[in-house]
Amino acid sequence: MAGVSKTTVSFIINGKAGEHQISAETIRRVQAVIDEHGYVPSEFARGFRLRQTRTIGLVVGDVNNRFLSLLEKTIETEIRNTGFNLIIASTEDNAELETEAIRTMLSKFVDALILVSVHPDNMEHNRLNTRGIPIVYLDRMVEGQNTVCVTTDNYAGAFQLTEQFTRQSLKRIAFIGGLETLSNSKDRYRGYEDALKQAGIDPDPALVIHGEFTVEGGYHSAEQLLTQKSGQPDAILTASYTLLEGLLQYMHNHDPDLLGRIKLATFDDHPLLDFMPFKINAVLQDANTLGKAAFDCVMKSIHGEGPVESLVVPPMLIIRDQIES
Amino acid sequence: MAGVSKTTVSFIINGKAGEHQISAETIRRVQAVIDEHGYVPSEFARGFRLRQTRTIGLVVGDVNNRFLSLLEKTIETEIRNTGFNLIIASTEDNAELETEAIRTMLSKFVDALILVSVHPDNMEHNRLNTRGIPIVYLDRMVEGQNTVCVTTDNYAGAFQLTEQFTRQSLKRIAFIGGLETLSNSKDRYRGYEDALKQAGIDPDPALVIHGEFTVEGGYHSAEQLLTQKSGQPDAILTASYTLLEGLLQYMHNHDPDLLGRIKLATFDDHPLLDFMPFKINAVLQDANTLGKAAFDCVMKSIHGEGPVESLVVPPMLIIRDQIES
DNA sequence: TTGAAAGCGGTACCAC
DNA sequence: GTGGTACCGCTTTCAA
Repeated sequence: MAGVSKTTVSFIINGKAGEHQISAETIRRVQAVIDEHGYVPSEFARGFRLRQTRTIGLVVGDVNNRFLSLLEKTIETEIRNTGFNLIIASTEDNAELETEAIRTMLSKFVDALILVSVHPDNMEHNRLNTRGIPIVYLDRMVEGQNTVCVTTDNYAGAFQLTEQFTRQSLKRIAFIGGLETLSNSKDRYRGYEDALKQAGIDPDPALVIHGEFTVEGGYHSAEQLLTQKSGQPDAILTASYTLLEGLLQYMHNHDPDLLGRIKLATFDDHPLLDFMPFKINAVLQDANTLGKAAFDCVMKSIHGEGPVESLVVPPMLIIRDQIES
Repeated sequence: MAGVSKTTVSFIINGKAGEHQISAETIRRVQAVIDEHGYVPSEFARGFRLRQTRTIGLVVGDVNNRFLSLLEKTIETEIRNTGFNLIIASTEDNAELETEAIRTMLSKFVDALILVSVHPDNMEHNRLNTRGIPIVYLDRMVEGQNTVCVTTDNYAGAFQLTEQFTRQSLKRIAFIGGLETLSNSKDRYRGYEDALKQAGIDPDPALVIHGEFTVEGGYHSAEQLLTQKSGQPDAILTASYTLLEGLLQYMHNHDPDLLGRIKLATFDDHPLLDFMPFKINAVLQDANTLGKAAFDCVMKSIHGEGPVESLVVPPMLIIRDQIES
């Protein structure tokens, strides 16, 4: 560019012409050349120099899980509105896949990481060379110094759901949970357990099954639960919508009569539950609030606007099955 | 690194030590230093130099749409298995958001783009400076020279679904479609129309409503359709699961009696439909095949292994509502 | 067999 | 106000 330095051009492009008192004439000339060639600065080279990419990594078990996809959507929208982008990876709740996903994201210089992690603590993540990149844990609590976690109040949700059963004087209340090591699964189990105790019911280990947080997991757990000797439950609480779907499928395939007989309740809601012939209570996790909070934590961390605090979001109970009084 | 050049190190890291006949001793020394410092090459700097990021961009209307999230999952898994990453953006089927999303992805040097586009042709995309980056169109056909499209046979799916209605001698069969400009919506309408004609039924414009491919779109279309003077339909075909959900919600809120009376059928399936008190036929789009095909096209294009061909995948009819014979 | 040096496209510091 | 220049971390060509 005749007679104009790279620096000057750079100032103009970055809108810093004013600060550096660059002449209107120069600006005009530079602008003309820019327009003529349709020049767009390389976000990539810029990021390389500045070691930031305006990209956030989201690592999640399964994007087909409706709740997680709701989270993804919220986060993606927020992120996009601030000029960032989202890069995602599924882990199938597998520790190795998770580590692998985080590693490649780090190598691509994401500016921050949002993790729905399979780990109970952050030891594994500390081991990775995160270059000080902020990590926000979503949906599941992760132990460790200064970890930032955004989660639903899982204990309360499970407690309320179970309470609905006990108020109906149901006794044999079963629980189908996710992986036992995960904080959300654990907390939901505790809520269930305490609600039973409060109603004077002794938790029966035979009525509690843990497995993967997937439809298949629910199917297998249902099989285990419903084919055992000790008899069938009056009610079943599933710790996620995916588990419920698996349970329903199992009943549908093997013993459709059960569908009306055993009362059901679940974590996570689904619009179609409104139309089912049997009424299923649910606890709605506020994906919008959770996603936004995780996003806020990320932004605060990136811009060093501390303190960044963990957040527990209350769930919302959706009653479809009224208690007869 | 004492007495060893950057070049040599680079050769060793990239496994090209053999090609360059580097001494075992040197390799050992370099390796030792690498191990000691836990050095990991910067994928970012590498990409900068090579102008490729091993990242693919997916631009999609709404990741909460179950079918689209199924596609996303398949693509993400395939991509990850080949060492690539996925960066995603939602567009709400809005042309400006789509252009914006593509633009920022291009500026971040994605290696290829998979688009579920709102545009009927590729004019807008040609206008963008794509630097020769391959684009694969998914779910919706996009006109233009040498465009590569991976879609379901939408015409056939809608035809089959409508045929199920006409075989039951239903006459007033309504259609709730997506945006009229989109190829999939158009093709589904044509399938519906032709099935009616084949049965000797004159398509009634009053029974056809187009709107956004969303739950809200379905709700509004349902309102329009069901409150008009000319009387109610015997059956309704919705062009997507989201539209069906909106329709169900509307009926639920305003006229629950209709739920059993009007026969329903829909594009896209959902597991919970198995449990509904009213039987809904559906056409299942093979997200797995579609996603994999799109991925294959992308990889072929990136590696210049032509020819890359468009693909139309047959849908699968799921009959829940048997025809009485 | 190994090393030096240029360059990808920006940013930022410093001198004029 | 404007221009020169080093540098981010890697690849690649060429020279030694």
